[in-house]
Amino acid sequence: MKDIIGKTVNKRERILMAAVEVFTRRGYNNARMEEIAETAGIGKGTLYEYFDSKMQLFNEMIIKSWEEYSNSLTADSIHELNFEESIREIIKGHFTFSKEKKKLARVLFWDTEIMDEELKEWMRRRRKEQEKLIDQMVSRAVDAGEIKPVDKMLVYIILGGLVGSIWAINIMNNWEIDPQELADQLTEAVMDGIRK
Amino acid sequence: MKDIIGKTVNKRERILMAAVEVFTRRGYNNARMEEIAETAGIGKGTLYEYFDSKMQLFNEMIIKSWEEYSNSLTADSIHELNFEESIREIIKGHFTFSKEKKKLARVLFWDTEIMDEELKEWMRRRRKEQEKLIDQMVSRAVDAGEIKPVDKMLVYIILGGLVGSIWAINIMNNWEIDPQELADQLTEAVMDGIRK
Amino acid sequence: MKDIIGKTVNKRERILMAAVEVFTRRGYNNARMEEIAETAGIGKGTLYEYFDSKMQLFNEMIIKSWEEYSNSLTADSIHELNFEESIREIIKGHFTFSKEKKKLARVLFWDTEIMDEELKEWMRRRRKEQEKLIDQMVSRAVDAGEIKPVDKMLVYIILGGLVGSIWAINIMNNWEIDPQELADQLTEAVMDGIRK
Amino acid sequence: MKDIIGKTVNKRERILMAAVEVFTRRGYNNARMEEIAETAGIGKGTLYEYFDSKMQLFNEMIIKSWEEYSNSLTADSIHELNFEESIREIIKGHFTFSKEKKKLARVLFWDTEIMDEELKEWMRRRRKEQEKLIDQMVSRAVDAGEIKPVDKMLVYIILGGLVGSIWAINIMNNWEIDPQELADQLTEAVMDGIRK
DNA sequence: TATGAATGAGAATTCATTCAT
DNA sequence: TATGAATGAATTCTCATTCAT
Repeated sequence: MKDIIGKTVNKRERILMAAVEVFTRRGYNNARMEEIAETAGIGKGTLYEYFDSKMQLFNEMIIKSWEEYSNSLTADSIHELNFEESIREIIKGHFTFSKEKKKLARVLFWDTEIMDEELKEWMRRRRKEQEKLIDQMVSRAVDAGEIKPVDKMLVYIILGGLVGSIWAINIMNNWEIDPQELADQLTEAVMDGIRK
Repeated sequence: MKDIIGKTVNKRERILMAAVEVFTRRGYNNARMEEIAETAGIGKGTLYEYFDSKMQLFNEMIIKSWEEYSNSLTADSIHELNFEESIREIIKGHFTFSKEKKKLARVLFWDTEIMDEELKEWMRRRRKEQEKLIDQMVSRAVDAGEIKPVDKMLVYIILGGLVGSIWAINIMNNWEIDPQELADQLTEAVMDGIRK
Repeated sequence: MKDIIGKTVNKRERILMAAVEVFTRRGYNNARMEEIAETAGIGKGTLYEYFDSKMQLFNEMIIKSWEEYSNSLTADSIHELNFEESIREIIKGHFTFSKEKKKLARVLFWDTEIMDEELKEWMRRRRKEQEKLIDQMVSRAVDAGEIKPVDKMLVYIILGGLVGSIWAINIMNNWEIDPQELADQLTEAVMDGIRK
Repeated sequence: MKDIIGKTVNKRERILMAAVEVFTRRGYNNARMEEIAETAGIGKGTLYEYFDSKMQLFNEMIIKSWEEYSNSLTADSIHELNFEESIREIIKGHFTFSKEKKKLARVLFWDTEIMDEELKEWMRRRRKEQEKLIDQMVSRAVDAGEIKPVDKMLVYIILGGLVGSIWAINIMNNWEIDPQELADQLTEAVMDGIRK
């Protein structure tokens, strides 16, 4: 099986791509397995050769998508950057991902309702990892005298908040804005506050 | 009809309370009308004496809840406070609401997927109002020399982000924290930044 | 209780009038008890003080209406008329009734489906009576040398047929025609045939 | 798929046959989709693979049945027959159809109440066609000097009436009679009248 | 391995009927 | 006697899943 650019794409992959498309367009409950099959260009029954159930397909779709998102953030470069630059990169990366995959971001970050326990547990672990990463960033920055000895959780809230907010505004306002510019402004505000 | 604490509660109110309970526990699609009826302690058919459809019940539940939330924020006092104090109150108010009504907050702020067009429009108007409120706050604060002449949108993103973030963390971590303390710390960070 | 022209109308009567109105407008299955109650200007529960069930109300409505119809036909005068004049009167009477109470006629003559066994039996007896009446008319006419010694059933078919046909055409075509004229033409056709 | 006599019958056809059976036994409103499915020997959901809704199934059933009926009448032979012979054929054909498919005839000719607008329109067109056919028959017969220059509508009423009457009597009396004999007698009565 | 026709559990909604007031 | 709020049985339709080919 070949896709358009000639790269071999196996059927499992094709189904997952279709799942992203349909789940994000319709939401979990309104997505029909038949539409996913059609989108993947295969028969309805074939889905069940690769995935046990709608739920399992959703889970795997989320995991795959998270990994894509995650990869876009933890570019090794981050480890070589100082705190301010790291924050700027994180904001920019998140914004770019959210912009490209608006609806996926929604499902990924907020559709926790329909996740089953297994997937929720998986998500919790991923978030813990993120938290630890930020924790290390903050510690290093405090030690390096870059920032005030601030509670790691505080930074996590602020960063996480920005991240969610950006997505929400993206969705709501269909906002056109330059990722670089936004990242710059937000980073400055976070670093220096808004008090005159 | 009396509820536990002896206050008279009419049936429409009782159904709305049950709807909050069930919709937030299960999400719109997995909520069954029968469970809402049972929760309200009434028969299935009685629901339809008070609400035309599942969708309409959901809409009214959202609107009622938003109004409760909204009232908890726009305490008149806000208008007499300076910018820093206002931010502190908003964060505290939101956090308190989110803590008490965790799941409701989720539905309220993020479950836009299942809302019908009428409700979406209603929500958009409410958010515009919020935006205008913050806009005024920022303008006054800039004029008063309290803060840098910063883009109103930036403040909206930061505040909105914090608000979302707080909720998310609340949900995920089942976090125990004092609203006042959190509000203080976040306000300080927002005002003065985190740079040493 | 008084109706418009000041005649006392008891509640039972009022309900039956409302039943005619609603059953003929909606058909048995689409008629709601509530609408009948509203039309009668009484409460829903009150219906059940006077009639045991929807079915029973329908039955009584049919019986009452049939009697009205029946009275409009068996005017004593008929017994004093000769055969040709009788036929003319029957056709005219039926046409007039059908014209005034189009939809009731439909229910009365053709909605046998929803009748329960008791009512069907009642209708069968009424039709037998009609049949007997015609039988007598034919016998007398044959004896009097007015018509050929024709099978009574044949006349019954022809007359019954005309009766149904008139109603159907009334319904379908919303036909405007003078009862007297139609009766004259049909009677002539029946009596003398259409052969040149 | 084979039916009892070994003829291949596709499932759509089987469902339509079951629909005739159940709709005519119970009437539209009392027919349950589940019973139709059981009668067709298939699962409830399968109905909806072939028909969109109960209403659509009913419509198609009516149309199919009318076409069967129609075919039984407009045998090409009719066009070669004179007026008297044509009438005889029409009466005989209708009687035979009504005898075989009593209840279907009822639904077909009289259950207009539950038809939706689309189907009603379809029926109106079919009836117009019939009317035109009779119109032509009468015109030709008048021109040929076979019958008096009688109003076409009159013949339509008489023929249509007989047709309805035959069905009604069929239903009510469970009459056993020979189609040929009945057709002969009625034709004679129509042609020559019953006056001595 | 791939398919899609067949299935039936499940959910929203309606409305005749009951019954407390 | 009159009422209408409350009820739940009954019915249509959807769609994830199965399985014969």
